[in-house]
Amino acid sequence: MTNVEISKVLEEIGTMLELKGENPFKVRAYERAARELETQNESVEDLVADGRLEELPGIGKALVEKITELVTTGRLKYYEDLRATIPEGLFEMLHIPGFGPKKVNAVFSKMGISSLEELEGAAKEGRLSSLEGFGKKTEAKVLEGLESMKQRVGLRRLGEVLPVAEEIVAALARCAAVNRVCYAGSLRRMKEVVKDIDILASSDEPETVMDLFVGLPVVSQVVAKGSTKSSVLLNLGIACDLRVVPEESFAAAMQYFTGSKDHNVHLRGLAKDLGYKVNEYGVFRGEERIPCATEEEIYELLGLQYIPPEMREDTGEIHLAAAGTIPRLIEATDLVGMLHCHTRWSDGRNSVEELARAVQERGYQYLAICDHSQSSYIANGLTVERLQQQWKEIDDVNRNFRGFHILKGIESDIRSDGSLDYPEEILEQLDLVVGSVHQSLNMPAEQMTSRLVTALSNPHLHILGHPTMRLLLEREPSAFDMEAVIEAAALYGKILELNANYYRLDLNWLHCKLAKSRGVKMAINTDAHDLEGLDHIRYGIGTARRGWLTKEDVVNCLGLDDLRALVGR
DNA sequence: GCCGTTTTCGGCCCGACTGTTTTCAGTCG
Repeated sequence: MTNVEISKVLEEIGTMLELKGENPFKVRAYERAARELETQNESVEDLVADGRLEELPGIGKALVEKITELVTTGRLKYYEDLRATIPEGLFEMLHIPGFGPKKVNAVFSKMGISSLEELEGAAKEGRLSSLEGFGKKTEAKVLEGLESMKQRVGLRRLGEVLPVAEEIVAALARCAAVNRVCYAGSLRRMKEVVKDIDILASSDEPETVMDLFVGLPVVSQVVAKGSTKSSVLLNLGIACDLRVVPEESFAAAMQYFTGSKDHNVHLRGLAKDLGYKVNEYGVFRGEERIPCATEEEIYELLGLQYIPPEMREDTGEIHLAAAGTIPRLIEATDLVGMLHCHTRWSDGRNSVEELARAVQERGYQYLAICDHSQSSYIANGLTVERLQQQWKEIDDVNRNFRGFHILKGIESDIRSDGSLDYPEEILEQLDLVVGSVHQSLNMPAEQMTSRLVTALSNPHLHILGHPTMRLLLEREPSAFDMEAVIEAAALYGKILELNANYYRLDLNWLHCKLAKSRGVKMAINTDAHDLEGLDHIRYGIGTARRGWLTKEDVVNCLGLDDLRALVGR
């Protein structure tokens, strides 16, 4: 059993105890233990075998017993008994904004409501507001929350889906009957959320390929199986289609199934004017097939430059391609610096040194450590004193590196009045200041706009972090005047973040385009809290490419000296 | 639940906001 699996069980016990209205400190004990095991470098199984589990902070007698039972038998009676008393619907209710364990517990124990459907019924009939502590506003918020949850059904974040799609493609590619194979659709265009996976393969033996596909371990249910198209449901909870085409149709099919629909409509119109017909089977002049082995050849035939998939949204890319002015979009290898990462000093999982090694191994030249500032109490934000201790550690670690440098940064809270979270004499000693909003996310739009503009006008701020504060499929962006914020960034020469965490992707691709058009520079930041988080940079790159960004638009493509010059430090 | 004792029970992590109250509970970060 992996540490993460064990940790998940403890985490869930914590949630269930919370739903049952147990002592909050007991709940926290389980949550703390879950975090401890998750971030533990050593295998918990080994610790159990060696009898060293109790040495871990936050793990006492009761938890040792439970964890031991779990890793030795693979089961935990306490967990299973608890689980049996809590309907699944209660967990789902926790995802309604403003609905926490107490409210869920109240509707369950006092009204017997145990599913989202029952909750919706009660809210619509106005019965919910009769409950003590519930009013009309709560009732309306529940309905609103349920509605937005319905819209999210069947959608998954890019970062959840892409690795699975790659796994499927890799499995198919190993099959001798497969000629070419690739994922297409919105996933290939790197959309931030997708509703399904489209995979395309070419083969002379489609049945063999289909048999392999429907039998993959990631498949939970076969919806349809034929020789040209099969549809399955994945364990991930979304659909996946595989289309198998003859080799000569592969390029046209890739172009067709990558979309977007608007892009293809525009393209087909253009083709028609030139006397061609483009469809999923190929490019034709009358009945005659024009051989095209690659997408590049198709675009060339139509008098166009190749258009990268991320740009295919019919927002002007076809005109650029016709004029031969498609920009060279940013690529992962253009980035030389990693900005905005967290360490154990606040709520990250790794030490300064571990993080720096990992960043260097990934080919970067510098790293800015930007832990949370003092107001972020929950995230273990740094007091001035602890910040200065961290500087000392960074100085020490820097001595162990050649050709790589760690910058002293901070992710400073932007307080409600737009001010930063440290006195000036501290801010001016930092190499890089990222300012982010973490509290009061729902203030009126005008107030939020002036809060952000005030922050941007602060000479000590360099980068505005995750500007909209959205969490994909979870939390809507904060309301404010984005144009005004971008104008302020332009006016004060400040950098906007493109946060690459796949829950955020904030700014989004349209905002990136807007920022670029105003001459505002961007920083693509992982906001990594662990080593795996460093690899999420690819989602930021995808979003940047959707926003037509080039390496000239992105400050962490600059060498260290140029970056320092840009931020004046 | 854990922890640290002033050894066997009391404290444990804060602050803002919202909606429900009429002085506070629940949620969220």
